Formats: sequence, structure tokens, C-alpha cells
Amino acid sequence: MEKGLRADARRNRDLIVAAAQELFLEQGVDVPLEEVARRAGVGVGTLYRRFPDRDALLRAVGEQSLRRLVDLAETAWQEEPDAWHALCRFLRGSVALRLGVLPAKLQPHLHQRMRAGADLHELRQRVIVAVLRMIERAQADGVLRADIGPGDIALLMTLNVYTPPGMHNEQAMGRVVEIMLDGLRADVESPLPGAPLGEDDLRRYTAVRLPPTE
Amino acid sequence: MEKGLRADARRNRDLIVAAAQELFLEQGVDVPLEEVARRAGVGVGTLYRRFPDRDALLRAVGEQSLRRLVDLAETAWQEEPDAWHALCRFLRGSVALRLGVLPAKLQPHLHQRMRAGADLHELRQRVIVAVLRMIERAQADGVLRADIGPGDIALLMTLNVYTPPGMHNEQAMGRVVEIMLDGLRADVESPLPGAPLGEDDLRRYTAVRLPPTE
DNA sequence: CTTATGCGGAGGAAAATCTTCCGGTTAGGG
DNA sequence: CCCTAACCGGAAGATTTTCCTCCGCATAAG
Repeated sequence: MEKGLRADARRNRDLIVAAAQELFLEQGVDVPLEEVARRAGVGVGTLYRRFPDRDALLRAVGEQSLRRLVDLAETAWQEEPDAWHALCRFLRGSVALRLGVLPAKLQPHLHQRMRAGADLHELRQRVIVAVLRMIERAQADGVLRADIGPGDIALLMTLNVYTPPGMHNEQAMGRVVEIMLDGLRADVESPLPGAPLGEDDLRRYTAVRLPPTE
Repeated sequence: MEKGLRADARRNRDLIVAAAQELFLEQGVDVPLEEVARRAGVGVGTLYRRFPDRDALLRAVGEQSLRRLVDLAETAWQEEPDAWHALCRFLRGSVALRLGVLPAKLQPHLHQRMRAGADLHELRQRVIVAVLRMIERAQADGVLRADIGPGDIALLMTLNVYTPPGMHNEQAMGRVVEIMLDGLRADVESPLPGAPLGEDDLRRYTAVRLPPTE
């Protein structure tokens, strides 16, 4: 993506997107762009040259996240021997990459941009489809507990992404995912309260709207 | 606490603290105080009169949270028939109240205030002691998996508190806690990666320091 | 009924953030 | 190796957000 840039420009662009992803997550989408520049190790000028406004940056981060997530999900599905292991790999990966089903704090903004923007919708759709497949299949195999819906998975993923900054710790989060996975196994089966969170919940969650700021 | 106020003043004070707790959690401790006032349904003047500066408000929220948490933990310990059920009740309750082991986003600030301030340290200590007791006992009973430490519990609690605003949903979070609890049961026992997060981790987590802003 | 106590929010001061612009630096083709 | 188009950093002025005081009006409580 984004070609015809000089090598240093390209590198800086990537640094900026990476820094932005971190900071959007840690501090919300309102972080001062100067802080993004600082974390990326570039000047503000560089940032503004590449991303005319906050939205452009937001879109870039969103697109990158989605692409990674699609790749993670589809690779897991293809390469793992069964649906349960695919699901495990997907969850573990999403935590390692700090990606929710969709990067949650970006949702409200991405959502607006979607109609206008790129093929974001399609990417999102692919992730959702992959997750649905994994769940359905894993339940059919009798490994994933039956009273779980796609929305539940989405919620778990999102929680893992919202780790407070000081706690973001590869090791510790790895343990949390495993605990969650164990809690998802079919052999546990103490009934969950309420109904499974379904596909509609998943969609709602991945398009969460911030409280009316105005 | 805080007496000799006229009835309406008292009421407003409580409204302010409640609003502040929500907003600190949702938007961080830097929310405009005007927004706190708005959510509480009072004028800024009222807020500033009662809490001269942000710190005063922070301290009030922290103290209230801690008190509730202490009460939750100690009540659970006393009233439940065994340690496992006490732990369940504690976790469920902390989610319902939206309280981490300590309200995480408040930590860095509370931590500074602690030496000066009230008996916050003692309250914190009581929570920690209660949690340690529950864990130790539940493991001795063979109900809680053995490769779990206090730090793990603290982390799980914190995750539940950091729900993004749009997802804060009583029902859904209830399901998440149950999944977590199932994952904590001893009969699951697929080994977790790394070592249990111990008491020191717990303390570190409950005193998390924000990244150097300056 | 009186009055001490409390309330709301307008508004000026202060701080944070945005955005542009340009002199200096560097990648990379010739 | 050299030249130049492309890129970089960050100072600085404009703009927006946030702070916090102050005072005329409202009301709880004796």
C-alpha cells in the first residue's frame, strides 16, 4: 500500500501509523497529534504532510488493523487442523497484536468513514465470516461450549485489547487468554446467564458508538 | 462521611462523585471537570465549591471505591460457605460495581496521594488480604486451579472494569465473568504459560504508573 | 419569615492543540 | 561522486479547550 515514496518517507509513514495505533488505544482517538509524532520519533510536520487530518490517520490505522486481522483469521482457519485450534490461534493472535474483532476505540470513527472510504466494509465482513465459521464448526465438533455466540467472542477479544497501559504485558495477557479459552471449552459447561450474544451483538459491538460528546 | 451539609448539598456531592467515577473510568482522569458537572446535573460552580481541585475529587472517588471494595470482599468472605463461592461473589460484584482490585485508572494518582491522605493504604491492604485468603483457601480446597496467583485475579478484574463505554452492558459482562470463572476452575487444568502472577504483581498492578507524560 | 447556605453558569485568564511554513538534510538516479 | 527532487524537523501564530472565580438568585431549615 502507498507506493512511490522514498525509503525514509515510507519508513516514517509506518512508524507513524504504528505509534498512532498504540496511542489511539491507550489514550483514545483524541490524543494530540504532536504526541503521535513524538512517539513515532518524527516531527509534527512530517505527520501532517503524510496525513492531512486526523481522519486520514484514523483511516490508515483502521485499514492496517483490519488487514492484519483478516490475515490472522483466514490463516488460522486454513492452517490449523480443526476449528477449535483455529479459534485459539485467532484469539491468541489478536491479543498479541492488540487487535479487537475490530479495533474498538476506532469503531465509531471508522464506521462513519466506511461508506465513503475503501473496502473496509469488505475486510470487516471477511473477519466476521471467519469468526462465524470457526464458532459454528467448533461447536459442531463439541469442543466449544454451546451456549456461546459470536458476540461473546467479540467481547472477550475487546476486553483483551483494552488493557490499561501499565498492564500491557505480553506474558500476563497470554495467561489471560488461556484462562478464557479454558472457560470456553465444552467440558466446563456450567450454564451462562442469559442468552448467547449473537451475530447482531457482534455487529453492534464492532460498531460501538461513543456517548454523544456534544 | 462529610457531614454538616444541607440536604441538597449532600445529594449533589454524591451525584458528583458518582459522575466522576464513571467519567474517570470511561475517559480517563483528565476529563474536563465541566463534563463531570454536566453528567452530575449540577453547575461547575457547585463542583468547584465542594472539590477545590481535581485531586480532591480524585481522592473522594478513590476512597468511595475502596470502601465499597473492602465491603464487598469481606462480606463475601464472611457470608459465603466456602472460599470458591466467596471468590465468585467477589468477582461478580466487582464487575457489577465496575471496580477493579483497585480502580485502575485512579491508581497512579491515588498512589501519590496515599502517603499524605487518609487511611487509603489500610483499606487497600484489607482488600489485598481478603483476596489472598480466598485464593489460598480455594486452592487448598482444590477448586481453584493451582497455577493461578493473586496477580492473575487482579488482572482479570481490571479487564472487566476497562470495558469500553459502548459495551458496558450488565448482561454481557455477567457472561464474561462466568466464562472467566469457569476458566479458573481446577478441573480445567490445561497448563498456563509462564509462572502465576504473584502478590508482587498484584501490588504492581494496583499501583500502575502511567507512561511518563512529560 | 429569615437568613445562612447553596446553586448555576457567564466570562476572562491560561493552557493545550492545531496547522502552516521554510531553512536545512538526504536518498538515490545519472 | 554529485545533484536535485523529495523529505525532514520544529518554531510560531491561530484556534480551541479547559480552568476556575465571582455574584445575583434560590431554597432548606429553624
